Amino acid sequence: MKNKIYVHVADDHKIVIDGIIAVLNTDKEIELNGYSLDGKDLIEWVENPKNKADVLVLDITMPGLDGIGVLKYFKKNKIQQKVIIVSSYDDIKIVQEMLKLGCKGYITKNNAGEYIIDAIKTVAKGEQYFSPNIQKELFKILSGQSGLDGDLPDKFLLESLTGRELEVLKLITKQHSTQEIANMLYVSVSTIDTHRKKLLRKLKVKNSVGLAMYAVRNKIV
Amino acid sequence: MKNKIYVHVADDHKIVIDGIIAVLNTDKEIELNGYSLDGKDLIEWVENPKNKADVLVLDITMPGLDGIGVLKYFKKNKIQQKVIIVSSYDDIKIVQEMLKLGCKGYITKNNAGEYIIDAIKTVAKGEQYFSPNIQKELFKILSGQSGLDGDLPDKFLLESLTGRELEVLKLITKQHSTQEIANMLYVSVSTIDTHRKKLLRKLKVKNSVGLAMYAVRNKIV
DNA sequence: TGGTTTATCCCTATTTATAGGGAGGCTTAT
DNA sequence: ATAAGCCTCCCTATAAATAGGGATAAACCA
Repeated sequence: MKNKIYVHVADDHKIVIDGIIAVLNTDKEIELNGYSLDGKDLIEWVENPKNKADVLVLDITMPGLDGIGVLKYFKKNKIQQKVIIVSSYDDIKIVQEMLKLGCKGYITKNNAGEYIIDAIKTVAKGEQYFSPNIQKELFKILSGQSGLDGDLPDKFLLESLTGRELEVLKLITKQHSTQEIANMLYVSVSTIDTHRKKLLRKLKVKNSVGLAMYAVRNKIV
Repeated sequence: MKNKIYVHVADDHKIVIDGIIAVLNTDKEIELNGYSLDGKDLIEWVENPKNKADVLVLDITMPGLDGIGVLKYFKKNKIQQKVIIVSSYDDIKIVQEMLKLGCKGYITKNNAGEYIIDAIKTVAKGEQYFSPNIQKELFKILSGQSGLDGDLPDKFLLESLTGRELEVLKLITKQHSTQEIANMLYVSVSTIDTHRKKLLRKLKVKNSVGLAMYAVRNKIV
């Protein structure tokens, strides 16, 4: 009999956690050991010696401390954790960024249910795991077949966005004003203004409508 | 401070009710006021003067008395209830049938979580609501792009976009400003302003980003 | 260590967008 | 003929976005 694999999940959308729980319950080898609704809670949970997880499943976008922040915190404090990112972003540059920050797996939310069990078991063994769509993109880059010739996706033409910029971009597509976003992220309006300006320049679009179109066409939202 | 919106849900699958509860709990304006597992229970609940719901959320398929039967019962007994149908059917003919029977909103189960809160709030205000995929189908019928013929309900309140509005919407998604669009169409800025205002109201979005998102998600662009 | 990036914040200034309202001319349908 | 819908234009206001600029602390990388 194999040992149980203990998993802890963090996502700000409870409904997503519910979904993950439902899927994980179908596998008797995997045991869910609680969940967190944001990065701060997660870190508190991890640092409590009473808690134990073999694998952490993390969303990128969370209020306050997000998945990126969590990975950076782990790196900075040299905390060894096997982290799988479950995100709605399928931008390969984001995947690369997450890999740099030390995550061991990456699956997209649109097919998370299909692969999450595989991902957890694979990462628990100390290997890396990527959902097939991500694997495909990574392979293209590794083998230099990214097809940089003409009608490529915008993402290859543009400077990569920082985590914060992506976060802001996503909120813009949800029709939030600069003021609202500032309140949500607990920063000043000036800061969001700056992020917006950088987004307009990096993505070479004219206004917020252009940002939204970029985001939806690159499946960031 | 706004008043609470009281909601009662009827669906024979408890798991679906659980999901709806989970989503509705994320909104503090909406208060779930119990649930029923079939049409008969629902009608008993509604006819009990102690109970009060501003909006009823109904499945079509239920054992015994189904959603259709419930709507027919309401119509026959002249019971005024704001009903939103949440169904796995995305057949437009069924939607039309439900409209004739007096339902105020229709969303499909595959994306219910995304739109149910909007739907409830909109219907509570006395307006109609349809999830975008349904809207799209209804829009096709309205603009004569469908094989259906004269089978429409007498009062069809879903507002469709006029030709001019559609034209302006497309230009907005191309990142043109109001001034630019006015120049392109040889009309005054005021006119485009008016079109934009009507678009925002009809599509129930907050700003031009919302217009762009609507357009791209409904494949208008 | 020094250079770079990131995220944060501020300044000034102009342009655009949003939100009400009303109103006239025109076509279409009842 | 009357009503309804559409397109057009205007008014008053406020809110938001855009476009430059600069600046600092912290983290990261070479």
